[in-house]
Amino acid sequence: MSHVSTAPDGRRLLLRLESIADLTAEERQAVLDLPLVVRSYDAGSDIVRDHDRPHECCLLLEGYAIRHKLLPDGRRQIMAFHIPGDIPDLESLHLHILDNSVGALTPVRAAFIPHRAIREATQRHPGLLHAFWRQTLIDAAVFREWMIGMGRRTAHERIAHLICEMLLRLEAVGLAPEGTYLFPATQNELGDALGLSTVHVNRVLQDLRKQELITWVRSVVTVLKRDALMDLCAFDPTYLHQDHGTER
Amino acid sequence: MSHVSTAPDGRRLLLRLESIADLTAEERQAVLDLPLVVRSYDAGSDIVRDHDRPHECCLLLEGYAIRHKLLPDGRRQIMAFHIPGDIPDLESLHLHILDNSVGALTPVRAAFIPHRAIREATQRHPGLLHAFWRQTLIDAAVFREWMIGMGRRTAHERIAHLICEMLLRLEAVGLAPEGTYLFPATQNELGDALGLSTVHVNRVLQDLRKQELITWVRSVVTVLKRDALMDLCAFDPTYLHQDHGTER
DNA sequence: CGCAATATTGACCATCATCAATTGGCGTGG
DNA sequence: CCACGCCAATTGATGATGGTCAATATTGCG
Repeated sequence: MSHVSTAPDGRRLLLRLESIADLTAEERQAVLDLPLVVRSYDAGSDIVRDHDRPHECCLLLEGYAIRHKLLPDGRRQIMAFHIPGDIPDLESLHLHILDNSVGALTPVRAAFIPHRAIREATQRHPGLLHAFWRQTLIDAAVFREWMIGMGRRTAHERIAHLICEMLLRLEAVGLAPEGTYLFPATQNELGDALGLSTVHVNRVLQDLRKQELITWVRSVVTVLKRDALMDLCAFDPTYLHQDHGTER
Repeated sequence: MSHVSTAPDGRRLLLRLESIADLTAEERQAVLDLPLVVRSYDAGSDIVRDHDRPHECCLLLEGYAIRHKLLPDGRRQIMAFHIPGDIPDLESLHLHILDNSVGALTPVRAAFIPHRAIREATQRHPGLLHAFWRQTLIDAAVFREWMIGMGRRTAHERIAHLICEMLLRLEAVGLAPEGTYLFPATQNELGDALGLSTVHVNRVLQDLRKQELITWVRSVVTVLKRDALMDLCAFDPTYLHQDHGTER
């Protein structure tokens, strides 16, 4: 069921890029002119797969996606949770073989943009290039932060850190009013993302609830004590590079 | 003791970029024309620090460097081992605040290239831009692979995987003849890179030696049974993206 | 109402961390 | 040349974090 995108879909990417870099009027127009083909996916299905050689990038419009990889024996590592506005396979623009899969965590609507169109737009508009490149660098910074978590943080710290990260990322796109947001991941998926077992995720979550730091009911997370939660995991938001305006 | 670079230093970057992307004659010349300022560092010293706002990038000429980050309580995560030809802070080109430090693992000679010079060269030469961007994407792919290790691989697999990775990366620049290469990391540093304690690294290493898979004497690693070692950790080199020529 | 997926609990256990010595290699000053 | 000192490697003993297995609730949903 692919079809050409309607107006609001086209703005999703623009909003994201403007949160990353300042764009000129022509650059904004060039983003809106990018050709989009929209497709829908069921929860649990793969959008692109490890070792694919895609010729387009996938812009998440609605729903959440995961970047993940399976080991030959079935162990799984989830490497990122992607939210609307993300482009989980942006690197395919310059890395021709994918080294991970992207799957739909929930039902997903995604817009596909041909590599060629992005290349042409970025060649004509250096500001766009800057924004796209910067996005891939921010993704990499998040990977590094997750490495710290899995290598050196306790289970409590890891889970708290992820909750803080999702809070800030979703707030940045207006999807976390009053410290509440949707996080449709099962405890099993959380474990695969954090390097923990499902059982242990469950116990830590109960503990965070008992401490009244958070509430997590059926995919709805509420951060009750923001400062205490951030203290618990020594959260430093620098790595999200959310303040492109002031950080120079 | 900084000084302007001599001829062979200038070629180091060219070699790396040519291993990443095909360059035209003008692009090659543009790389050689980049202004370099060379500085030397003692082992253990920091080259750039977390939260710095650098205006230049650091090209490793000689020696090994680590990308690392300290938690407030002293725990450390090493996020990458960098070898000659690497640019450990390339992302500073578009991310203005560093979110990790880069330290000299051994005595290091490094060449600094002003951001402005790189920006001008990449604006004039799209092929160069492609190569630099691609390099940052390959770095990110390595981060993802390390995440898999720390999240889902056993200590044996993690160590074996790192040994394989360094082997392939160093072979690519001619620094690992006959399966032998220099890896001047202490067991403590290996632990901080892999999310393990020093003691446990020691024990696993002894075990790999007992199995006659490797030899590791005073920073000199020799891979004795390459296939067996790769089997042990299900090593798949795709993520290193070393074959830019054939992979299209 | 009943299946299927998730969450939760309990019991037990393994990997790996921690702590504390001890050993070995190697550079330095006498 | 040798003793000292330092750093890294190694070993042993003990323990904790978090994994595994299996059973039992819950909840969503058709």
